[in-house]
Amino acid sequence: MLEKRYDFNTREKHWQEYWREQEIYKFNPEAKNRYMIDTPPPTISGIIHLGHVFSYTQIDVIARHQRMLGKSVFFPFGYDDNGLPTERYVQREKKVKMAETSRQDFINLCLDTTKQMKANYEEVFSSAGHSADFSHAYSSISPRTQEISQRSFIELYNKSEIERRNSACLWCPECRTAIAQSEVDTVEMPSLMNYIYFTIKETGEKLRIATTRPELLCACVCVFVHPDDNERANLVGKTAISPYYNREVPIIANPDVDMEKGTGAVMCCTFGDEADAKWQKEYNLPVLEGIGYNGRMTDLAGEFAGQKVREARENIINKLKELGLLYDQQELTHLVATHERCGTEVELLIKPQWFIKMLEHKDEIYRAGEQVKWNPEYAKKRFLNWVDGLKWDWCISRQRFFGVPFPVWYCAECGEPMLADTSDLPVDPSTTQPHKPCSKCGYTHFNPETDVMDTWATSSLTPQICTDVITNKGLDDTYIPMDLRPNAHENIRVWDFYTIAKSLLHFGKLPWHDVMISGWGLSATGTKLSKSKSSGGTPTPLETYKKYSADVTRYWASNASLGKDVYIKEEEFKNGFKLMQKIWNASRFVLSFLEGYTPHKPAEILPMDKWIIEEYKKTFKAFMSYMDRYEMGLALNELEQLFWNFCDNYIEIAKNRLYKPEIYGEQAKESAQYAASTVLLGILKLFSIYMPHITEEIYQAYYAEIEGCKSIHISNYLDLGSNIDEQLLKNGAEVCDIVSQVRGYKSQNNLSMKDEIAAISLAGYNEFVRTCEDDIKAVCSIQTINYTDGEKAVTIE
RNA sequence: GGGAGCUUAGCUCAGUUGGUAGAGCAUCUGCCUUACAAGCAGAGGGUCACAGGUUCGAGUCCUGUAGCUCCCACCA
Repeated sequence: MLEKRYDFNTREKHWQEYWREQEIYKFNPEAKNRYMIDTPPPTISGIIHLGHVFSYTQIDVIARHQRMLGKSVFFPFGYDDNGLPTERYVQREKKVKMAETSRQDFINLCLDTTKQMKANYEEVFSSAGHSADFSHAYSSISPRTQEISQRSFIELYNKSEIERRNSACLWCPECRTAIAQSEVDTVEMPSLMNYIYFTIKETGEKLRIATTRPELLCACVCVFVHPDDNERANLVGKTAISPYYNREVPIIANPDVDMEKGTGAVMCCTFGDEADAKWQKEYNLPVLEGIGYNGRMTDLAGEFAGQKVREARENIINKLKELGLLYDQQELTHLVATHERCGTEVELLIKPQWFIKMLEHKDEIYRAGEQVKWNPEYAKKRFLNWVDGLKWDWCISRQRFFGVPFPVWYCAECGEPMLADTSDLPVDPSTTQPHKPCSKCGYTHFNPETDVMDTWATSSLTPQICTDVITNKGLDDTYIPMDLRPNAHENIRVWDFYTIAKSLLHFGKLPWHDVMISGWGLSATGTKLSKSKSSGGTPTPLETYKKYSADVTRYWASNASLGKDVYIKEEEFKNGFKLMQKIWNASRFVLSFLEGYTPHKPAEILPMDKWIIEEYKKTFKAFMSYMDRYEMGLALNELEQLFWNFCDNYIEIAKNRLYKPEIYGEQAKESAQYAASTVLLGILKLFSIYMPHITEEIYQAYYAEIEGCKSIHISNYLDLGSNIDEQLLKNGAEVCDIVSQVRGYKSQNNLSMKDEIAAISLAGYNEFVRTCEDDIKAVCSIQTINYTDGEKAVTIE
């Protein structure tokens, strides 16, 4: 019934088309038993690599599992195609600079580019046999998404959860935009601690100060000393004169100062670090902007104006040395905050920005994090740890072009913000004007907010964005909490965090019950794969589909412990390939004895047939319990164990009865047909969530018609009950052990497995073994078996 | 400095409530056996990082130590 060879290249394509045509994975919103997945929308910023296939396959395995449990699975697909990663990709690929392009041209270029790339993304995922609904793929830049995102903004603004503040924010000079805490990476870098002299104006004494950022001397606004500092407390109230710039700044007492650090006196610049930002507020210090938005020194820096920060630092160090104002230097490495997208050192700059209040909701978010069921469980601790360390409200404005615009104008007269009517959404304030006059001063001319929103301000609404396909209600909580949010570990503090936060702010409930954290697929040497750079030697997904098949690629991806990174090693693919061949051969063999056979429970089932069915039940139970924890790799291991047991022990035993009913009887054959076809069906169904193509191929060759089902993937698992007969398992294992000992004897004596053995004697075995005498004799080519009492032993005579 | 994870066979890793160590790969030996030589059968190989503790019994629970990895804080 099955061909000798399985031609996966053409057959995988065939089934993918079949599933599409037959709408096998169609979600039914009316279904009583639903399973809702909040699929991560991949960022459109390069080429999909095996790392993506790794984590998305794990999601697909869960979706398929839920479907096999009889649920209607909502498995949407989306593209995160707005925001910085996309802009950076377009700038790089199209060789344009955003700053030198008109807003509209740049947006159009982004839209065109992402459109082309989405086709590639869909091809890679659907060729892997992903059961997501690509026909309803959402996009984070689509008008509908913009509408939802803008509505979210307006609602939260009206609830006073959003405000615009002119305060220090994290700034990337390379991307020239504000960024959020979650977008910051810390990187170890070498640096210099510079010990320099300030002068006390009143006494002419020198005051020693240590700094790693001497270029910010031009923005120094005060010097702090600790109030309990015996040596320096007397300086409080006096005036310090900064070196080189000779700016006079007050000396202020500040209990935050650590007397052990540096020299014990701190210069406060606006802003060298977060402490400076905090102190500027607390002591109401002036703000001196030493660094511009482009990352270059401002006029305040005098002769260093226009230089990049690092350049200026070097130059002023030389200048201070020249003037004898620098008395010591010390090399050190410290961790520097950088922008995760470009690696540029982050600055703190002041600019009006929009913030969503996070700090005052820390407790609620923390509690929500405790309620979510994280898999693996330790992901929860990472989440809570992040919430604990939260220091910034969520800055959601970006000084960029390609994103969701703020639905906001400012009165040209008084500056009062004016929000769009929700009935007008989505709006682009750059091209439209409000319908009403300013509520404060009555003026009717407005300036648009030209910033766009942080892409996470929109992505944090994916539970609403993706369910909108069903509800058409936009920002709505009908299906919230959803069942599952799957994503990789780097997103715990980002996407998971923001989604939980927004769901609480809007609806006061969790966005989903469960989170599943996957690891990363890393190159063979352990480096992270990149969308923008090719990782030398690492095959692409389309290459592994072609060489090993999509099923084998999926096998590699799903054969991992949850949350753990794995390396891309060719060996793993070879193992999967062997498994695929084995499934094919074993099925081909079993099916060859089922021609014309209609499954029915025979009057009598032989002992070893009962045994393999019991083995199946045991594995099924263990499999389900692993899947409950999303441990698909461990579930797969259990399944593989059963499958090899089925092949090596059961089929070897059953094949004699199948081949030779004239010797062993028709009943014995029927019993084997029943057990073999049943267990194989059960096994195929379990494998189907990992290897959807080959299992479909085999299912369609025999079982589909019998079960009256269009596809194995909507056929439900074969549940034969959960009461396990342990004694039966033990008895069957004993028979296998006897067979194994006889095989061992033949191996050690250089005999072929088919060589006959005249007689063996079995000592100390129970009645069960006798009932399997025919099977044992046949599989080992034994003529006579003698039974004796005494200690358990197998003796070849 | 705070949090988390890891350390088990030569390699990659399983080991769910504590009961004499498992798989795959690699190595070695044998076998064309009417599904499969991209196969089959068998063998060797581990004081479960270290030190204590609880227990009749610890890879598993507790404490501590060391090494590796990740996240956070540390820019005076």
